[in-house]
Amino acid sequence: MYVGDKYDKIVELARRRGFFWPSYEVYGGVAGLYDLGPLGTLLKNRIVDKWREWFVRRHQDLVVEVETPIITPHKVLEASGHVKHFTDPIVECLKCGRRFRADQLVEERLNIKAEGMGVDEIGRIISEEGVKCPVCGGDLSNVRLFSLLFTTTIGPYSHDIGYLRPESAQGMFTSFKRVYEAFRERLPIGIAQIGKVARNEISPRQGMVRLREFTIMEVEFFFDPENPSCEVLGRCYGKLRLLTADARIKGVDKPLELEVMEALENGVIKTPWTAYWMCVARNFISDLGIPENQMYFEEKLPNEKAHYSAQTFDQLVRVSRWGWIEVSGHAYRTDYDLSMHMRYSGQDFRVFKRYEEPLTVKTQKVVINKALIGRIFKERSSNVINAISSLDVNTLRTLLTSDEEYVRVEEYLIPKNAITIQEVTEKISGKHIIPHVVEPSFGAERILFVVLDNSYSEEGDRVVLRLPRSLAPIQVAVYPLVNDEALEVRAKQIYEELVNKGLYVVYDDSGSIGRRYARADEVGVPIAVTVDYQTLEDSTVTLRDRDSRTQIRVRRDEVAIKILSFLANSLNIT
RNA sequence: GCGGCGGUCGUCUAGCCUGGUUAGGACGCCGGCCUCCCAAGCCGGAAAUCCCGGGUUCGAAUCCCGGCCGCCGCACCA
Repeated sequence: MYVGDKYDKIVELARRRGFFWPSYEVYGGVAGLYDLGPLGTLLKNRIVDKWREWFVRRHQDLVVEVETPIITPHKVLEASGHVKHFTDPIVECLKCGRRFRADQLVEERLNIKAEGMGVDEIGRIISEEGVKCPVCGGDLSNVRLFSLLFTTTIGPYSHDIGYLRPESAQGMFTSFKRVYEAFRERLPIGIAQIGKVARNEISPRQGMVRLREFTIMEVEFFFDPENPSCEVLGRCYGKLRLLTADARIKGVDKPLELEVMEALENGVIKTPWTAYWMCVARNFISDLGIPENQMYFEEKLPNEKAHYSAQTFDQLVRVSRWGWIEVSGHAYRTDYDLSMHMRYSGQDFRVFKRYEEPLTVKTQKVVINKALIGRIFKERSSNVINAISSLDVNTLRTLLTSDEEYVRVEEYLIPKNAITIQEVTEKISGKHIIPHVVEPSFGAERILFVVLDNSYSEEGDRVVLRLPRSLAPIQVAVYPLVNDEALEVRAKQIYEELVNKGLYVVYDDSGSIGRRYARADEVGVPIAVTVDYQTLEDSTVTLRDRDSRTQIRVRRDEVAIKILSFLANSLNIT
C-alpha cells in the first residue's frame, strides 16, 4: 500500500499541508510541544466532537460535561498524591550518567528504610556510607528531586505554589459535590471533561504520541460500590479483545476475545462500569476507522499501575512506527480520590444513600443528666461529660450495676442517677457512602496521529488520506473543469451553497483537474464536485468519490442533498 | 540524562571528506498560456538566519568546541 517509512511521510505531509509541526520552530523548537495547523485543528475538533458524541451526548442521562482550570493549587495535588508520586529523589552517576531513585538505592545498599526521607538526609547517607553507582561503581551526584509536574506560582506570593494539572480528573473530584447536587443527586453519574494537561516528561519523543502538553478527554464515573451493577450493559454488543495481567505474566501476548458478560463473570474485569466504558471506547475508536483487529485492551501489571488505581486497562492501537501504543486508559480509582480530598479539605464528599425501606433499629442510648452534673462539677462539667461519652454503652452498664451510689469515670465520682441508659427505637432512612470511580481517559493528539497513520495510503505516486467521511477536515472540493469564466461562475455558486449548508468546502481552479483531485485526496477530502461544459447545457455536475475515484452525474439542484447524504454514509459512489 | 546518527528554500535533497559556488536541482507554491476529468506541457516568479552560539582562518554550509532539535538504543513514561 505504501513504500518507505510511513511515519516520515505522515510527518512530512503534516508539516506541508498544515496538520501539525513542532512548536516554536523558529527558535529551535521544544521537545514534546507541537502546533496544530489549520487542518490539524479541524481534524482534532472532529475527533473531540466524536468523543463527546459517544461519551456525553449519547449518555446525557448519565454523564455531564464540565470545564475546570488547568492551574491547580498545591493542596489539591498534594491530596491526590501527585506531588508525592510525581516526585522522585534522583541521583546520577557522574561517570556513566545512569540515573537512579536515590531512596531505593539507599534501601537496597544499606537495608534501611529511606522512603519519605528528605533529599538532604538521603544525600548525607549516600556520601557518609560511600554509596556508589551500582552499575559502574562511579561517584554519585547530589540528590535532587525530579517532578513531572510543571510548577508555577499563583499571584504575587512565591509561596503560593500551583501546578499545571497532569490530568483533568482532580477538577471533577473537587467539584463532585456541586455537580452531584446540580444534577439532582443522582448516582451513578459521570462527569466528563475535555481540556489541556501538562506533564514535564523527562525525554519526550515519538512526536505527537508523547507530548508535554496535550488534550485529555476523560470521564470520572461515580457509582455506588454496594451496587456496582451497570443497568445499561445491555447496550454493549460484540466481544472485547483483552490481554490480562495474569496472561502477560505467563508470557502470553495474544489477547483473548470475550463477551462483556463473560469478562465480568470470570472476574477478568473487576467492575461492570469499567467493562461498559471499555465497550464504548472500542466503539469510539472503531468509529474513527480503526479496525477492531488493530486494537485491544491490556491490563496493567501491579507495578505499572498508577498509585490511585485498583485495576487499569489500556486500550492499545497498532501504528506503523511503534507498534502498539496506548490511546486510552481505564482505571478503577475506587474511592481513593474522594477519600483523599475528604481528608485534606475536611469537606464531606459522601453521598446519602436512601434505603428502599427505612430500617427500624433498637439501640441503647446513654442519657446524661447535664443539669445535675453541672451543679456538682461546675467548670469541670464538660470534662466529665466527655469522659462519660467516651465510654461505650456496655462498659457504662457494667459500672451502673455496681452497688455503689457513685460510679468512677477517670478521676470523677459521678452519682449514678446522673446517668441512665435508655432503649430507643430509631428509624434509619439511609446511610452515607463514598462513591467509587471508574475513569476512561483519552489523549486527543495521540488519537489524531493514530487516525492519520491509519488513513494514510498511496495509490501509485499519489497520497490518499482515507479518512472516515465524518472526520475529514475539508468535506467537499468544488472545481471548474478548466479555466473558463462560465464554469467558474457556476462552481462558485455551488461553493457558496455548500458553505451555507454548514460544510467546510474548498474551491480550487489552479492547475489541471487531475492535479486538483490529487491535492484534495492528499488531505482526505472525501468528495468533489466538478462543473464542466455539460453543466452549461443540462445543469448537471459530476460528483467524484475520493476512494473509488468513480464519478456520477447529478442534477445541479440535488448537489447539496446528495453530498450531505454521502457525508452521512447513506450514499455511496461506486 | 547517556551513547550513536542526523539538521541546507514550504518539502526532498546536491554541495561538506579535500574551506573560496551568484549555495545547484527536483517537487510543491504563485502568475500567465494551454487543457472537456485524475499530479500533462510551455513561459515567468517568489522562496534558503546553510539549526543556534563560539572558535580556527584572509575567508566557514564545509574544520573544531558548546548548545538546541529530531530519529534509534539505554534510562524514564503516575
